[in-house]
Amino acid sequence: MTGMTAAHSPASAADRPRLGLRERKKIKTREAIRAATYALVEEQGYDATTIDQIADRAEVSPSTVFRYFPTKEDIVLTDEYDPLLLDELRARPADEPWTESIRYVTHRAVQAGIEEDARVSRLRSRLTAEVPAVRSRMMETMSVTGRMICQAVGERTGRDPDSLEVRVYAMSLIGALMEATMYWAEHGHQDDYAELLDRTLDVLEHGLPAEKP
Amino acid sequence: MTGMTAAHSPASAADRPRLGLRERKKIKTREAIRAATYALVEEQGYDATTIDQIADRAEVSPSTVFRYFPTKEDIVLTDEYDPLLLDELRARPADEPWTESIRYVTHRAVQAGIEEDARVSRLRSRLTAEVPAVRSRMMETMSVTGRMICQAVGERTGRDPDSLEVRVYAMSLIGALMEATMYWAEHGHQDDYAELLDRTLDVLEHGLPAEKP
DNA sequence: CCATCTTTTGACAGTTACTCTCATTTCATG
DNA sequence: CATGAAATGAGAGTAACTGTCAAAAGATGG
Repeated sequence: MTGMTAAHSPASAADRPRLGLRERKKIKTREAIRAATYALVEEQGYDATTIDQIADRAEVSPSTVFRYFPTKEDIVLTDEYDPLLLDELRARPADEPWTESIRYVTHRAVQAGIEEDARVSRLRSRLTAEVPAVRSRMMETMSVTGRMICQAVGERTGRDPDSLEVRVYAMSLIGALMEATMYWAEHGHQDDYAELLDRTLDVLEHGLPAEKP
Repeated sequence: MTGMTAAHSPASAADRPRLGLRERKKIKTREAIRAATYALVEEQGYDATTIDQIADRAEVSPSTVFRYFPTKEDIVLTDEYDPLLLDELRARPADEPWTESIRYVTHRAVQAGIEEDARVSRLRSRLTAEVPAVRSRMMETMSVTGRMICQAVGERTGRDPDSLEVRVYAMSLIGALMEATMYWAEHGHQDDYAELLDRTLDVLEHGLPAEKP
């Protein structure tokens, strides 16, 4: 939802012994591919980095890279937290104002992402702002998140989650969050992301504020 | 801005005699490529249509297709109306409420697009909804439109067009309009687009309405 | 521990969008 | 009509993907 999610699976220690060797290897391969990609992208830039180079450094074949990630952009972007966030959204008290629930959950998402790996968070947002292909893919995944928000709105308010109004609301939220991320990256990540988020949600709730002093 | 714009240049009759043979040929080639693409896409679908096929039918070389359009998606999507709409937005009376100006201009855009070629309008919105690559490209071009809206907001209200607030506002508008287009296409273009547009802008202005009866 | 079954992997060939270069053609101009 | 400029076509090249198939590696029952 925020593009800030980290490379490795959230639940780690608990199920490590449970998993067979096969599963453990898969996780390792996945991480190796991502680590190789991050390193190469920081060295050479995104476009200059090819799948073959990634495969080389991760010590797998190019075929394997595509087995793990459908597109090059997904290696950088994939975000496994969305379902968890949705659960958290659902778990909010039913009498809490909707906008507050959204505010809470978005803050949680950002916090989780940064805590996990601030460096990767920033690389991701930077690539989202700078590389059109990455930005597009990001928008696609966030649209999926948007549909989940529609579901949540429907559950909470009894509205039809497929109605134009709910869908428009969700997509305008997605667009706004996307722009906040880009703003953050374009300004060198110097602002406090949490504050940007609050200002973003304020605009959605109350429209453009009065002119500044 | 709306993805509804037509294939041929808005000004047509007036400057025809002025243009040299070279310019006239260029326009013809451009139209030939687009016409070929529309036809092939309707026959076979978007993904099944290759650049080579398009070049064949348009009776040009593949090289020429890429000289005229940077990507395959652009052949379907390119929208020349944005600058005109921006002018119209600027021309609105300064005391008109901002939301009203937006409403007026978006309606004008849709109307212009449909009047020009309803069939192409629908094909475009259908492809935007159905083909991820087209949707992504659409989103990119609409983001550019968003930056223009930032400029216009800045001029009208004296706000900094690069501020987070203005940018977030513009992008949420873009996201909303995008979703309205998708909704329209997904429901087989059976709704009145103008009415969808009004409901969309209502959501942005007043948030989600009370539940339906 | 071994045999067998299943999953994962790598090698390879193929497709397609897109880029670059260069010679040829086509239009503009004096 | 000659000369210069712009547009075109042909062709080679790149890189992201897709699909197939045989080999390798882990799981499993005896």
